[in-house]
Amino acid sequence: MTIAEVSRKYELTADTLRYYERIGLIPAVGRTESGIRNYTDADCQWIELAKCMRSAGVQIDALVRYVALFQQGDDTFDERKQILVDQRERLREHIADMQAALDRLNHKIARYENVVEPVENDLCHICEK
Amino acid sequence: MTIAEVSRKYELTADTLRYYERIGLIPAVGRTESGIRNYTDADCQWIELAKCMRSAGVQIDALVRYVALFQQGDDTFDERKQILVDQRERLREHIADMQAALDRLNHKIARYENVVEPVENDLCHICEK
DNA sequence: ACTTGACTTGGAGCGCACTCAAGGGTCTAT
DNA sequence: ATAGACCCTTGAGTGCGCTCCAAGTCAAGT
Repeated sequence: MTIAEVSRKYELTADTLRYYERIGLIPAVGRTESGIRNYTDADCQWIELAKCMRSAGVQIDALVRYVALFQQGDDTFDERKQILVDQRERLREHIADMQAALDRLNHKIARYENVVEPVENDLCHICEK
Repeated sequence: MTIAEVSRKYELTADTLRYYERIGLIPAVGRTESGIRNYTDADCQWIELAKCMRSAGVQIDALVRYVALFQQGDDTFDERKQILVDQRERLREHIADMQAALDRLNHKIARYENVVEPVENDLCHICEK
């Protein structure tokens, strides 16, 4: 696949795809004789993984390390696993933060809909809290 | 409260607090006669809200608009509510993205622990997928 | 052969959300 | 009244994650 095809497939610009490759977020992509990128299915898998992780806010840095270790071979197994476990923890914390914000938004929106009775000592007159 | 006290309380630097005020993420804070910021409880509520929303990735832009409308008074009620509803939707989508990434991480980690049997047609040899 | 359009590299530029620095004023204790 | 810790403003700098540009190469159609 050409870069344009991959770009359409994953809705990432060609610039972004080249950028991801340059910084090592995905392994180097093979080329045709004339030097043009020729994405394999395996390359696409990496891109999909990168896209999924990036859209969830996983640190690029961690993914870059993961990819580098992966290419180094089997004796990086433990280290790779640790990266995944660490990032999972980060992700869980972040989801918790978002859930807290979501709860708060729901609370505020409920007020705007007059669903919730004002509570004593509640400073939020449809406002800060 | 002084800016240093608020800074400690919410673990935001004084620079960040001044920045938030400058861009309108929180309303202007009152000053002493000599011009030093004197945070009230209401100011702190706004800071807490800002911190909570920011940690969840809610757009600063949206919060700035919300604060501005809030200060304009009651006839901005509908518009304010709409901002909250829009941001809630964004947040929900983002949580879904993160959940997808979390599931995928769990899947990969399970592989690293040899808990999951390799499946046919599954390209991921503890790798991309 | 020539145009058109997609591809290449290297490097510069951009928007966001801070973060820091300079140069100065204020407050409290000794 | 002077040190030292804190505060102020303005404006510049930083790091991230792209995003764009220039200058050139390559491939396919007419």
